[in-house]
Amino acid sequence: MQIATWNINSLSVRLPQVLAWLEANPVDAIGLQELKLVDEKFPHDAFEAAGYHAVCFGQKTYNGVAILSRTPLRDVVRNIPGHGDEQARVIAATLDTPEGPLRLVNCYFVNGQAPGTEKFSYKLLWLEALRDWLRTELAAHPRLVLVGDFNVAPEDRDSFDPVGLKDTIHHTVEERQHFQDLLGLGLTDAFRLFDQPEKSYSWWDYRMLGFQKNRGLRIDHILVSTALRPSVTACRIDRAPRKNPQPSDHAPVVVSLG
DNA sequence: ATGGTCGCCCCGCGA
Repeated sequence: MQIATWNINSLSVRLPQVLAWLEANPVDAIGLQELKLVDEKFPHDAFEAAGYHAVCFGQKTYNGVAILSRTPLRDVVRNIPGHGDEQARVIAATLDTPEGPLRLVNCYFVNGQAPGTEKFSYKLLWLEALRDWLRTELAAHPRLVLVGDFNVAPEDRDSFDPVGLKDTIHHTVEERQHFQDLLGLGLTDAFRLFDQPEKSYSWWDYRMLGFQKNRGLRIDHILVSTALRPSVTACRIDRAPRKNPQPSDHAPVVVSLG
């Protein structure tokens, strides 16, 4: 089976591109981030017509996440339990596979703007809360996949300019330590299980011809639990949609599970 | 010479 993640930067604008991508890439499930719309405006009918069940957690103007799945979704959780948050950043659900239940956690991690700002402090607190919740979530659901826009470039090779951007947002020691903490829970970065092209990125700034110059970051990730790791057969970033007219600034990432 | 990001929803903010 295949599971994907894609920050689409407004579902209203990007719906036709999401539907076209799903038609060309009929993944079993996908986590979407930055819907930028309220639940009342979520296009359930369009996704149902495309063959997907959907659960969403929307918000006006900012944030918003959803999971689409070929098979029904159950035990839906919205945001981190016990962590008061006005921003809609997390949705988790269980889907049933022939191999057993699979827990899919889809997150739009906090951006954090810049070290030293209030937004950065909020990012670190959010990352702590996520880590603590995921520890219990993993104990309850051994077959777990964590997907999303992590807003962290885990290593220097995940940035087009690790020297010039050292200690700036997405690159700080604190953010990278939090990424390592997630791995420490028993999660594996599926992308790095395989040989990948150099300078593989999942996000490119709209400004200054970022994509054309491949000035990007790898900040969209798929992490798999220890139980799932042996079944991972591939993981790739699909740059194609970034070449579309009116693209999202992020590309989808896809993992294949045997 | 001008404009050189996008999406939100109305204007400057967040990414």
